[in-house]
Amino acid sequence: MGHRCCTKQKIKRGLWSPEEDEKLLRYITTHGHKSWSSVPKFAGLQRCGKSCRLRWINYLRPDLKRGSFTAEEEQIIIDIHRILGNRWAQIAKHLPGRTDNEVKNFWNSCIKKKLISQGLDPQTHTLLSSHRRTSSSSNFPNYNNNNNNNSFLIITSSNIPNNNNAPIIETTQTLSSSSSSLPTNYYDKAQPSVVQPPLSPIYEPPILDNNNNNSCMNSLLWDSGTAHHDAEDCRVETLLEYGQGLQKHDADEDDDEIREANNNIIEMNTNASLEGSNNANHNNNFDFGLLESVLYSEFMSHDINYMDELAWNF
DNA sequence: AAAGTATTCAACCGCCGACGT
DNA sequence: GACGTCGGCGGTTGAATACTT
Repeated sequence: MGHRCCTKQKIKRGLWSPEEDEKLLRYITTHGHKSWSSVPKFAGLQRCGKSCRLRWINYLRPDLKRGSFTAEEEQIIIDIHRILGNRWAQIAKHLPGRTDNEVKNFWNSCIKKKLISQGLDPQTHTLLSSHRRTSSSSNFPNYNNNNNNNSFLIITSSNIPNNNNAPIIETTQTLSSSSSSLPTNYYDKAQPSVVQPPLSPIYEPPILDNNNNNSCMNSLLWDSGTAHHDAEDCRVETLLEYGQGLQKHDADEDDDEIREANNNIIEMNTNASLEGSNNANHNNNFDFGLLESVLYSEFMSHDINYMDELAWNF
C-alpha cells in the first residue's frame, strides 16, 4: 500500500543503503529541506518524502547523540513520562540529540521492563494492583526512603493565599546535602507562573533510582528558570513543579497511615491519568487544558478545603 | 556448533491537524 | 465548506542481532 506520495512512482523501501544516505545527506546539507516531498526527486532517491524525512531526523542529522542512554537521561524520560504519558516527541525535546523514535524504543525495550520489575505500572507510574495490599514496609517502593535531593515541602494554611499572589512555600529540609541541588525554595525564582499545589495527604512520587543523587527532575526544574523554549516546555516544567509541589511530609504520621494515604493518592493519580487518556484524541495524552485551568485559576482563588477536594477529584 | 528464542531498533503505517486552493 | 497535500506523531512490524539451550 504505502502512502499516497509513495504510489506515484516506484518507491524503494526497507533499510537505507550507504549510497542513499550519502545522497540524502549531501542534498540536505547543501539545499536544506523546504519541502520533503520534493527532496527525493532532487536528491535522486527512489524514496518517498516521508521516508527521507524520517531517515534524516532519526539517523543523518548531525546533532544526533549516539550511544546508549545515560542514567540521567533515563530518569528524565521517566519523570516526564509520568506527567505526559507516551508523548515521545515532547519527551525527546528535553533530551538534546535524542529522537522520539529512540526514546520510544528505549522505553519499550528497557524502562518499561524496569518499572514492571519494580512493581510499577509503566503507564501510570503507580503501584501495580498486585503489589498494593501485599506490600510490606520492606518491599514497598521507596517513596520515603530515597537519596534524591528532592525537598520536602511543608504547606500550611498561612501560606495559601486567597488571591493571585504567589504563595510562599517553604522548604524545611532537603534530603541531600549535594550542593548542586535545586534552590531551597524553587518557587522563589522568577517564572511565568507560580504553581499553587493543592493540599493533599502525604504524597511522594516514586523515586526509581536511589543512587542518583543529582535528580534529573531537580535539574530540570532548576534549569527551567533560565530557558523556556516554547509554550509546551513551559507546561512541562510547570507540571513538573506541580508534581513536585504535591510532596508533603508529616513526620508524625504512623507508617501504616502513610502507606494508606500513599495508596489513596496513587489511586487518585491513576484515575486522573486514565481520564486524561480517555479525553484526548490520542491514547495517553494528558489533558493540558484541564490541568492548566485548574492550576491557573481554581487553585489561585479558593480556600484550602476546596483545593483539597479538587486534588482528590482531579 | 546449531537451533530456538528473545531483544533491539530502523522503518513503515495510518491517523491527525494545519494549510492552501 | 470541501478537498487535497504535507508534515508530524504514536503504534506497530520485522529484520538483524544477541542470548540461551
